[in-house]
Amino acid sequence: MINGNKRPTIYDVARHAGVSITTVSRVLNDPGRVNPETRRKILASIDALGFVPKAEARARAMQKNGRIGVVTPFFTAPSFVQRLRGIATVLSSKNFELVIYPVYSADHLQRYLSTLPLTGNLDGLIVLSLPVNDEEAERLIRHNLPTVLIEYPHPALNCVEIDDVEGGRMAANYLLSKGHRRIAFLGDTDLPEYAIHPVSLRLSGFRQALKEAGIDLPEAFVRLAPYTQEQTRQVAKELLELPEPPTAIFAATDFQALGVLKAARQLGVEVPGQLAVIGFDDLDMAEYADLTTISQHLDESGKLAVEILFAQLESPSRLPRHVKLPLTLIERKTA
Amino acid sequence: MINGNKRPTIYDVARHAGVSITTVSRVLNDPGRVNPETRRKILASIDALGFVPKAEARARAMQKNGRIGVVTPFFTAPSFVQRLRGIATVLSSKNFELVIYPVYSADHLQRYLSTLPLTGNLDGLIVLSLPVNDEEAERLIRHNLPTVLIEYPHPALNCVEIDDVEGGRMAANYLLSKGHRRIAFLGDTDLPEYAIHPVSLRLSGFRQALKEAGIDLPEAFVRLAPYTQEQTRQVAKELLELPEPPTAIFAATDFQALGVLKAARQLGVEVPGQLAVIGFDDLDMAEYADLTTISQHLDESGKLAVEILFAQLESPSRLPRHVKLPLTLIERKTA
DNA sequence: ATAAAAGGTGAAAGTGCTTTCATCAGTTGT
DNA sequence: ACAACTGATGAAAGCACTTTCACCTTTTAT
Repeated sequence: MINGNKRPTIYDVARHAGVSITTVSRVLNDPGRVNPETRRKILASIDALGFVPKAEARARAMQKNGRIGVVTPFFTAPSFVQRLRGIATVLSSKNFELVIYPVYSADHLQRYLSTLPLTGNLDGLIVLSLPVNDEEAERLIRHNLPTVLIEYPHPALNCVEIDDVEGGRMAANYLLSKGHRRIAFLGDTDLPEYAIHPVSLRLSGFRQALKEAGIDLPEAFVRLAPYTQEQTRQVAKELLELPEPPTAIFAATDFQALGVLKAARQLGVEVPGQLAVIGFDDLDMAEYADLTTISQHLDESGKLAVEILFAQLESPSRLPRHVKLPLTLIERKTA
Repeated sequence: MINGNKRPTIYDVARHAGVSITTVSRVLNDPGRVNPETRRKILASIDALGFVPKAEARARAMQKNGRIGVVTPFFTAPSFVQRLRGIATVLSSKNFELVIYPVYSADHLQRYLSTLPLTGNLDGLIVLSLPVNDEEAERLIRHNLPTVLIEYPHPALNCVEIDDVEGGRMAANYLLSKGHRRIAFLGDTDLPEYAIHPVSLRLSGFRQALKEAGIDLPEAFVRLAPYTQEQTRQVAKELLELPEPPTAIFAATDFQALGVLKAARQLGVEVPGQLAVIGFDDLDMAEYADLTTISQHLDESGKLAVEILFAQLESPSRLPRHVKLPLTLIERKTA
């Protein structure tokens, strides 16, 4: 190939065939008007250069395939991945494209939300664990972009919600039923402003349930750590080294529960003998760690979101649906 | 409405909002650079007029679609996710869309590979751990779709490779250096035909190194299990219950190494005292489990792939580049 | 032979958008 | 008080095509 560079344009074809671009264009759009002789020459050049009129290809491609966008806090946390998995499964079976928009900042989110309905070329949108305000919601609706929010409620949009408060209660009640009285909570520090914070809700349910049972939750038993294994472990260690350490810890996410388990291992604290640990999420790895936890059916919620989305695609005038997925306590070996 | 029919253009919006088209364009493409006040005004105008930028004009002006595709075996395995993470990070910083094509069967793969260059509307493609044959490669090239293969070599395409054989050797040599002589291998069963199987390569390197050291690898010490925690655990248990069990196990992936650890825990086998375990991948969770493993720099490899892709986008005539990422042994506490 | 119509082609003016570069008003540093 | 930035904006130059219009040959009709 003589020309190594770039995709050929109509100009290249024109030059190659010794005609003007006008004529080339006509061969493509109105072949009747061009001399058969010239036409053949041009067609030959088109083949030789492998010229593909771009605009056409694009329009066709954009029209033909369905595209669903997923806006997600950058999928560092395993729980996002697992939800994404549910989404991908259904989407692919329906032959829809999956476009991912990772969010790294509030700015990012804002930008996607205002821009996607316009330039995104999407048939539908799923927003994962991110806050959508009224203005943004209204814009999504006005631009007819069917949307499902996961883990964040908005009256005007479809939502798949988790009852985090209830989850906190479940954890508390379970530990209470096992006879624990000195129970601590370990959550993550506030996420950056752009994400939502279900962990606080879990804490509040947890606190409520304890209170109802007449159990005190001292401030020293409520600890937050950044969402990393190492820092969580450190904080868990501090909890366990208290003069009167808790006999049970509710970790607001499985990922952090693993940090707690690690701390216990290092300190030689026996689980569940000396310390009960319960998590939240039921990640894949919870099973590996034999972690007792509260499952929020991550894969399920992803699938469900897609299904709601498709339902709305079919009847766009449907009222927004709000679904609350049940939580399940999975009893394994750490509590 | 004053304006007759016709879809509104960026000019209409600009006029309506009392700004220049430049600023309107910026609201769509780089909202950060425009004053929030102005931005809101413009967004309001956009909504009022129902403006939708024409995708075709857009792509023409940009000389790109701003979309890159990733074909991946359905991302159930954590290692894919982690690579994807690297990819997503770079992509998003360059303002490109990430389109995911999950592959569930050989058929699927074949279909993507043949249709994406035509209708995919992509600027580039990344293929994750999937085999691409000559015919498919040729088509990708003919249609000018810059492509990077990860974990699968092809002479005509860019590749980011892992030296799995060397990885196997590293594992073997490390365990040998620790004085182990009875060393077992635990891999996953063959993946479905559509995926490639680096695990066999790891095994062969492992075997070689042992052989060179004059150590025997009895068939009973080479075990395969489906890629699930439970089944892996079962097989590991069988290994450990052998009359003369191994003193070290090389698990071909971290995920499976965790299964081994679990089996050991359940049998009361002390790690690393009675049993050394080494994995492969260095997943996030490897750190949690204190797993000694061979890191293949998953995030890195994803990033690298994107960078190679962009390099090719800039100079399309470049020869395909083949990069072999180094492996690193991460010594933690299980071996 | 001669005007009129037809056939074929190219120069150039759109098309709707992005992006570079210049401008200009405010800040900040000294 | 004055140079040196910074942030926000617009004018204008692309981008890859399509379309209009004017031009030049040929044919055909008279």
